[in-house]
Amino acid sequence: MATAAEKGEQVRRRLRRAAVELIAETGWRAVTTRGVAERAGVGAGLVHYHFPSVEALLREAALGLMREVAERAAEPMERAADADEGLRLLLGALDAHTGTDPVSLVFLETYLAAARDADLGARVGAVIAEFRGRTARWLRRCGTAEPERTAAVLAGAVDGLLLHRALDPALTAAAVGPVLHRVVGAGPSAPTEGGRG
Amino acid sequence: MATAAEKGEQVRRRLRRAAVELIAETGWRAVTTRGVAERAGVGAGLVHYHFPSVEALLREAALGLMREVAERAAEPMERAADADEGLRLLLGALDAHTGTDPVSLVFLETYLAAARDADLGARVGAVIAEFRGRTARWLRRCGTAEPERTAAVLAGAVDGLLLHRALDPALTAAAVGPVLHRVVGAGPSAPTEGGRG
DNA sequence: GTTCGCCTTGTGCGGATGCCCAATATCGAC
DNA sequence: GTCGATATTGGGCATCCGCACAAGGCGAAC
Repeated sequence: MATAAEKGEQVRRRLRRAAVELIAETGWRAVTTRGVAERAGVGAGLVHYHFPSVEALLREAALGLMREVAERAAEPMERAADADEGLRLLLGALDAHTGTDPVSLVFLETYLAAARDADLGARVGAVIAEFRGRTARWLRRCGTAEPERTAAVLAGAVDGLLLHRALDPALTAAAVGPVLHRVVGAGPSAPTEGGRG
Repeated sequence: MATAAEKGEQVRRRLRRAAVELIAETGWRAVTTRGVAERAGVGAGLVHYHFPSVEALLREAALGLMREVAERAAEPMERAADADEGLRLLLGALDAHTGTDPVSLVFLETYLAAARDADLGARVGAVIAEFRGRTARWLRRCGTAEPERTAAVLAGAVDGLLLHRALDPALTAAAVGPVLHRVVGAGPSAPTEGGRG
């Protein structure tokens, strides 16, 4: 029945994927109608047929990627037995990105774009608010003090370390793990393990 | 003698200032020859007389700002008596920026640009390496464990929190201070103060 | 087989871009 | 005053931009 409609959805997917690639390669403002069309292997006119504007395509593509990645990072962490394992999983997710890979760059580019676009800012803010909420719930289960604030610092630190990592590859999970461990390790009143006397 | 040369230097300063403003307002890749010239109040041709390219102007202007701000943030911290006061000073510097002010945005834009330009990356990397070095020396004086790694996490966290702050203004220094205090507060073997036990 | 709706293409338009360049202004040296 | 070096201007060129649009498939419904 809807063979044409299905093909249209497939093209929309290809355009979103191409947009994400180009945001990472050239930067948000440098993604062009013709560039994304060529990368997706379609005619230039198709972009404005499927999307109201290039900017709208970028917003949709970037938000989709962020939701996917946040979900993939939060879900295993939530099932961690203790703070140690959860932090190890979170740092593993950090080590999967170098600061110069497409995912890192799209995240950072989208943050910048969101700082200048109130609508996009609200949507991106909702994504990280959900991630922080899930992280806080996990931290509370682990007995960490001030779970909400700790989650906020953790989320910020992960993105900030990604930012710095592009300039200093030595900034691995192994290097920062011990320090971040102090953040989640134990509240002043409820050490989970190894809280030496 | 060199009145003409002095005037040239003044124009170069105006162009750098205009470039910084426009990087913040529109984004690195969206700064144009004519835009920066108009903002600086000079003819469009002057940009390519004083600078080899728009990109070179942006690099020079952004790096100058970063050096200034890093110096202004590191210098008082180094003179702090203990970890508490130093962290308070650092968080004060954080609270001076909202994530959407020019300084924040230029920092973040420059990080992104540096991730795509090896030369710029090396220069920006040198700036934050110096900042981290000075922070590490201060942390060592305060008795914090693993001062280098702690400094790296602190520097990353500050920039990351700036990034998130544009989307969530509730992320103030007061909110994250208690958590960051765990990072610098005391090593496992050398608490500086208030190490209850 | 014809009609209809969605998808797809290429081209065109007005405008903006980076950079170059000839012409001009400014000002110290002599 | 004249000269020469530096600073400055505005315009021009080739190229790219976002978006609109007419024209053409192409499968499903009838």
